[in-house]
Amino acid sequence: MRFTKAYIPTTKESPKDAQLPSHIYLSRAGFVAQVASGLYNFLPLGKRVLRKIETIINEEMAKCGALEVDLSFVTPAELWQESGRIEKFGKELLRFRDRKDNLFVLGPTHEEMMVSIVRNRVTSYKQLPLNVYQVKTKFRDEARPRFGLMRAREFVMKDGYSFHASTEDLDREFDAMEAAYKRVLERLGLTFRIVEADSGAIGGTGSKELMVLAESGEDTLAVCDTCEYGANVEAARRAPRSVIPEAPQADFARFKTPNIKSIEDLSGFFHVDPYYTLKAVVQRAVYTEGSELVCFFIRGCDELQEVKARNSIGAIDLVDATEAELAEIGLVPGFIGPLDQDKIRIVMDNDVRGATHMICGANEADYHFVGVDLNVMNESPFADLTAVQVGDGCPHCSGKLLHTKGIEVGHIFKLGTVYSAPLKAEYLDENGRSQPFIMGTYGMGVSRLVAAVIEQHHDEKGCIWTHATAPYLVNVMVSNIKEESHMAYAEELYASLQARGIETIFDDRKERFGFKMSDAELIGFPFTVIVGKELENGQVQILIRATREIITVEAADVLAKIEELSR
RNA sequence: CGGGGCGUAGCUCAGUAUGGUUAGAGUACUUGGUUUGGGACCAAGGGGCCGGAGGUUCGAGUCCUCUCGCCCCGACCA
Repeated sequence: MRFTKAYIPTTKESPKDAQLPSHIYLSRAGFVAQVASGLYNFLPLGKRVLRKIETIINEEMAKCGALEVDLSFVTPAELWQESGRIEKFGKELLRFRDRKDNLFVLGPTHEEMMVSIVRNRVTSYKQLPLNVYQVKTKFRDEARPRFGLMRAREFVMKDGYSFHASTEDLDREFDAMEAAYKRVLERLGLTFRIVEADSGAIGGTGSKELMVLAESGEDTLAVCDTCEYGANVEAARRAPRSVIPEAPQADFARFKTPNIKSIEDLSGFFHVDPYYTLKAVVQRAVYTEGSELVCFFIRGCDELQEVKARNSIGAIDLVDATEAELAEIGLVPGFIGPLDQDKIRIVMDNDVRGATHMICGANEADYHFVGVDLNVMNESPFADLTAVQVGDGCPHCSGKLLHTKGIEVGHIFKLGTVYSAPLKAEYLDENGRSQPFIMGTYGMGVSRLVAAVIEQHHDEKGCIWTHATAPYLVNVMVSNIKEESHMAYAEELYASLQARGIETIFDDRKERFGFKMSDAELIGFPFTVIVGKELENGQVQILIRATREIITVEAADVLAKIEELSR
């Protein structure tokens, strides 16, 4: 492609609405242009990157025997009513009516549609397994789109769905998809981590997220400094504590603790480690229908992890309880304990099961119990409720957990029969019995990956594309197009690079050296061959974008050098 | 959906507290000339419903009311 024939509108200034590096540079370098909140146009360069990522995904899917399909973007609302997700998705589902007044939605994900294309067609276990996918525009009417392409309303996602006759076969496919996704990210040249994730209210037996590591990531991950273990903090686990503080010696007693309400005050008052105090966190749990107050008990040294807490009781949402709500049911903030009270539903953290030497509220103003043996609570519900903290032990090895930020570019789920059962998507097993499909689902954010590459690879000059994602691998730049011999050499080099199948752009614009260099760095081609005054000595230079190093090579050896560098 | 901010040339922004010539700058664009290794210089041009509607006023980019859009923080985000 000749620059003079291309459409690459670069700008010196960044759009005022852009905050993130990916948003700023993708806009400035002419890859994308914003249309409205959460809506973007992909310009020629952006489209090339998108297609490259898509191609790599398609190639890896083909290796796994997954079949590409293309489902309608506009989907009848009935399907969503059938699965019950029309309410669940709420306003994120963009709905509208056609001329005949039928209700439709723009597909935000395609579980329902995918199930509908196999149900009543795939009818026998002999036709299983089946893995179908598409790379398609999705639309979610997000309450607050932000961060440029990272959280757009309209975006491109690869969504795949597999159908199985057994959980063992689903497990096999799930592992195969994890491996395929890993290969995709490796080929794209990204640094990433595959982490355990919260499966959410959608259920299923397991899910993993693919996280591209970047400062600007929206998700916090707990990762082991030694082994491969990583998890979204929403789902992270930790090893049992290795260092247990010395236990306070006290017989069970009710103790006057005037105005001692916080864990800090309490541990100070009794001179005990917060480990031996019991923290009560009261939340109003909101369900599909109705709500109730729930008290979560965890050790004083721990923090409640909200997603875990929510999952432990199947709530949709948790909101802080007000003092008035507590007073209404007769609880005194600061003095709430699990013993001898039936005023509120409680959930205990796994780590306090059988705990002894504890201090907890006595459910009476200005009184705590000391020397509590929580074995008396063994009949109450327990769950993992706590957030892992930096320095906690890895659950798989002797390493320590660290926190890092990630961009979620993929999420794979073992769905089981969550969709197939309500949608009555069934097949006949060996015994002629009707069974719902056992399903898996595998998503990858294609347009988000475009942004993720830049979040992970950029500098103060602009984009730094990896070899696999670059819109063009090589930029042949003539510093002064009036020099006929320079142009002649560049034309020849351009032709021979193309003949070798190397994607090349030829900067033949009538611009000054500095202007073209800045553009080359802003756009971020991996290699820019500078054809200029060095040619008098039979040499040209190559700018290596990643390091901004400029190397001088013999004019005759450029092709070989590029091939060597790009290997 | 709560809180905050911003809408003026393709882009980035002045101008709005205190209403008053023909609404400005930089950049980008067009033409001519001089330049040619890190976003050059000179000259001449084109480009605006001052987000929209209503109001106050002799007069509104500027004041009032309503609205629409965009961004940020939070809530939300299978």
